[in-house]
Amino acid sequence: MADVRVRFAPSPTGYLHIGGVRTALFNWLFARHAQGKFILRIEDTDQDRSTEEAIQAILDGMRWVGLDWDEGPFRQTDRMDLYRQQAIRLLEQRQAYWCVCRAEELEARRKDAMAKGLQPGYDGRCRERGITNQNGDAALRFKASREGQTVVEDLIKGRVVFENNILDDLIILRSSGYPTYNFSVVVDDALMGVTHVIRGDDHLNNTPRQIPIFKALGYDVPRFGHLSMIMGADKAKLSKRHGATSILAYKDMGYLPEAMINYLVRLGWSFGDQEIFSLPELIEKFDLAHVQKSSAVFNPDKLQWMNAHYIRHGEPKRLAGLLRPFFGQVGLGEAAEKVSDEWLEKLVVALRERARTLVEMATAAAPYVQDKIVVEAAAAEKFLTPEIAPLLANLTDRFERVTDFSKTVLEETFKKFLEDEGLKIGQLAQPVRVALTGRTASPGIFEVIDLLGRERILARLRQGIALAGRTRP
RNA sequence: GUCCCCAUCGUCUAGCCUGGCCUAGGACGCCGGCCUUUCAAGCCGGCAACACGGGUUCAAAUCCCGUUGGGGACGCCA
Repeated sequence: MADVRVRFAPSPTGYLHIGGVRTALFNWLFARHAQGKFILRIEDTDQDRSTEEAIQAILDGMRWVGLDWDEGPFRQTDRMDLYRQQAIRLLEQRQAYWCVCRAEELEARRKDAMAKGLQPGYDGRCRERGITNQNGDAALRFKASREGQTVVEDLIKGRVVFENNILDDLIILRSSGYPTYNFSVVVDDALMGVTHVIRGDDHLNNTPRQIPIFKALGYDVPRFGHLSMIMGADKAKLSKRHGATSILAYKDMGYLPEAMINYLVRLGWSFGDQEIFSLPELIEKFDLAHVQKSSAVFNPDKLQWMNAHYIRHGEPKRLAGLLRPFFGQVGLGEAAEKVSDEWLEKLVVALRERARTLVEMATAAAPYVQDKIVVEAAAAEKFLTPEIAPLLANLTDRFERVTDFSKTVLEETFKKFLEDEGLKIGQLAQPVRVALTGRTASPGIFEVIDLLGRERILARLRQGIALAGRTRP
C-alpha cells in the first residue's frame, strides 16, 4: 500500500475543542503508527465566520498537546485558484451546472418542504437549463447521480450503503466564487494525496456526496473512517454549554498534556484493560480496529484522576517548570518569584501526591512559598490548646539550639524530643503541623520542616505557642 | 419528516467479528477496611450492566429480524 497520509482539517470558526483534539489525535496516532504523514489544513472558506484568532488558538492547542504536523498548516483561502480550476473542469465535463436560485428562495423552499414533510433538498430546477454565468453571481452545482447506490466501506463503522436518490445537487462554488466545504475537502484530499480520511461521525452523511466528486474529478477515493462523537453529561454533542471545552482552557485549569492525550485516547479506543499509556506505547499500539463505534460521554472525574496520575509520576523538574505560571493565578505570584528552581522541585515532590491539577498544587503551595501564614480557626481551636503550649515551647527551644538546620538533624531532634517527653509522634505532629502550615492537612511533617527553613519554622512555632497559650472564651 | 450511525455497571470500556472459557472482567466515581504523624497516595473488599421482544442453535452479551431509546445529518457552515 502507498504510504499513509492523513490530515486534520479544522475550521477556524471557534476555539479548538476536546472533540477536535481527539480527532486530531486519532489521525496523528494513525500516521505515526504507520510512519506516514500527518497534514494540518485549515478550512477557512467561510469568510464570515473564520478568524485569525481561531487559527492561532488551533495552532496553540495542537502544540500544547504535542500533536506536531509534517505538512502545513495549509489554508484553503490560499488555494482558491485550485478549487476554481477543478470546478471549471467539472463544468466543462458537464458534471456541474450554474444555478441562479437565490439563497433566500432556497431557504424558503426548504422550510416549505420540511413543513410538508417532504425532503428538504434542492429540487434541481436549474439542472437542465444550460445557464451561463453571465452576471457572475450564479452558484455552481455538482450534478449528482440519481440512480444506484454509494457504498462506503468505513474503517470503523463497516459497510454503509446510501441510496443515491436521496442526494441532491450540492453547491460546489458559491456565487461569491468561494468553494463550499464538500468541494474543497475533496479537491484538497485528492491533491494532497490523503489516503485515509479519519473524521467525526457527523461527516458520515457527507461521504456519499464527496465520493462521486472524487470520481468525477478522476481521483482515487481515499479510505474513510468515521469516529463517533464525544458528548457531554447530558448526552448531547459537546458544546460550549458543557463548560470548558476549549483545549487551552484545560491547560489553564492545570491539566497536563500527557493526561489529556491519555484520557482522550481512551475515549473510544482501548487496548484490553490497559488505562495508562506512554506516547511511544500509544504509537505502537494504536489501531482503528479497536475504536468504539458508539459515542462516549466526557467524564471530567476520570480526566482528573488521569491528571493526578501523571502529576504523581511526572518528573519533578519539569512539573516545577509547568507549575510556576500558576502561582499568579492563585495570588502567590510575587511570593513565588523569590523561590529557587531547586526548592520548587522539592516542593513539587512534597505536594504531588495530593494535587490533581497544577492549580490545586499551586493553591496547596501557599504556606510554603509565603512568609506569613494565617492559621485556620478550627485547626487552632482543636490542636493549639493550652496543654500543648509548653511542649511547643520546649520543642522551639531545642530547634533554636540546632546549628545544622538540615532535614536529618531536625528530624532527629524532633524524635529525641518525643522520646524525652514520652510522647508518640501522633500527639505532637498535628499541633506542629497546624503551627507550621496553618492547616490540618499537609505533606509529612519532616518534609514540611525541610521546606520551610529555620526562620519561618521558629517564627511560626512562636506564633503557634501564642495561639495555644491564649485564654479562650 | 427523511436518511445515516449507535446500544455491556452512573461514566469510560474488555468480551462480540471467529457462539460454550462470562457466576460478564478492568478503570473512574461511590461505600467500607488496612496502612499511617494529618491529608493524600498505596493495598484489600463491596455496590453496580449485557435496553426490550422474537428467532437461529444442544448452547447467545456474542449471529439474524423487529421494537424502543439515544445521537448525527439534511445550508451559497464546516
